[in-house]
Amino acid sequence: MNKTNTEENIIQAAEYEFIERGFEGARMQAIADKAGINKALLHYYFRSKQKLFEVIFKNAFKLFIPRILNVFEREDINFFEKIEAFVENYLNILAKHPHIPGFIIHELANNPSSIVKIVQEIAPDLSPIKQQIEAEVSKGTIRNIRSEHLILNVLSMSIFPIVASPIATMILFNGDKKQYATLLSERKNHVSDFIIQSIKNPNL
Amino acid sequence: MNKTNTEENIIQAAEYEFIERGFEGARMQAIADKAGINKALLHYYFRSKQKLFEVIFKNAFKLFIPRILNVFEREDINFFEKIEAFVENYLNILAKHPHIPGFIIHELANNPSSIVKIVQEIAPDLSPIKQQIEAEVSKGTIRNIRSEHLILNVLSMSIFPIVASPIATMILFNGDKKQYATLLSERKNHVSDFIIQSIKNPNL
DNA sequence: GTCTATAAGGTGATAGAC
DNA sequence: GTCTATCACCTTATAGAC
Repeated sequence: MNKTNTEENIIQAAEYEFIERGFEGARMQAIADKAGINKALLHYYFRSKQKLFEVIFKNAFKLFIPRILNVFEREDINFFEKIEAFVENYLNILAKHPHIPGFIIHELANNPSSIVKIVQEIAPDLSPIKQQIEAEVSKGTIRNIRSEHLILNVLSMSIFPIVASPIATMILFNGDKKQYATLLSERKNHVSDFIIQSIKNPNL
Repeated sequence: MNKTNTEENIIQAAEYEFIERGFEGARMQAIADKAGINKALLHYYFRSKQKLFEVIFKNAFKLFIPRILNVFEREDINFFEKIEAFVENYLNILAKHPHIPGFIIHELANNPSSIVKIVQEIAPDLSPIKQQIEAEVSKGTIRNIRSEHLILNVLSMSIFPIVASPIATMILFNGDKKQYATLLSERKNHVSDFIIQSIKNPNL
């Protein structure tokens, strides 16, 4: 097998293992097995568990941080439509990678400097969005709200139900996963509706 | 030292270690050190890492699941006031134990049956609250909304900013923890305002 | 590039003395 | 109840042959 193929196999296997079990829970042996190779080759390619982990984390973080800015730079739709587009798009991404947010959050919980560095490199600049929110407040299309709260509310309602799906499923539906899946699919419309209802200027 | 004291020391040390590092990351040696004893005594008291973990998890989960029902059973305040009271109370609890939600979520991610059992035992019954929301919709005090979405929205906006505080701090404030702490304190009022603005019937 | 074999150090857990 | 000493196993990582 050529280099590129093996490397790709390792990355896919490591992605699964790290995201599913976290850095501490992941086993190099398990990654090697899943990639169809042995541990020695793993170290030949990535030298250490830590190095391999950082590659995976970086990939995952890129997915977690969506190209939010893109949607908000469009000029053909208004602010409310931007929110709708963002939420629907983001929930679709999260539905495809439901374990990534929890992975990122958990690995970042103790702020290991190795990872913080990665985050700082990739983290997007939200100031254009902040300015846009403030502009809408000034225009009067939305009521007075601090931009950081609005951003946090959107992200909370989008991400949390996926991160906490095991508990939420148990508490809301006594463990019925099908019902919870239905609820999640409804949220593509619900979340943006809920937000817009809250922020729109009632006098318009 | 008498039994009760040592046991309490162990539990406190284990709480810190497990909640900070998770089951996989926690070390029995570290717990023993923190409790001022040795590993052997740890096993004398709790027989295994797993057993000790389950004690800690149970304690933590009891805190994570607040006595929501209490607030919603009060008859001296209206529905909106109940939401305000709940959010403020819950955010205060979370502020005192900021690492617990992430701990619960992470440990539950792979649904180990040992823990799922604990959750099922303690999990509260939300049906009274669901009914109350539906009643408010019928009365017309709030617009039509599925109760599960409303509950999820409240919990999301309360818990997520704390669970994801490391990333949120970096993205929103370039890592300035003080600014983020201020934002969090504002949320005791903001979250309930945001929700009430969204659900209140505009025709009243 | 890929393998087998093995090193080096940690980890949960127990035996047995006090 | 509490300790020291130790076991048995597992984990990451490397050496060296092919």
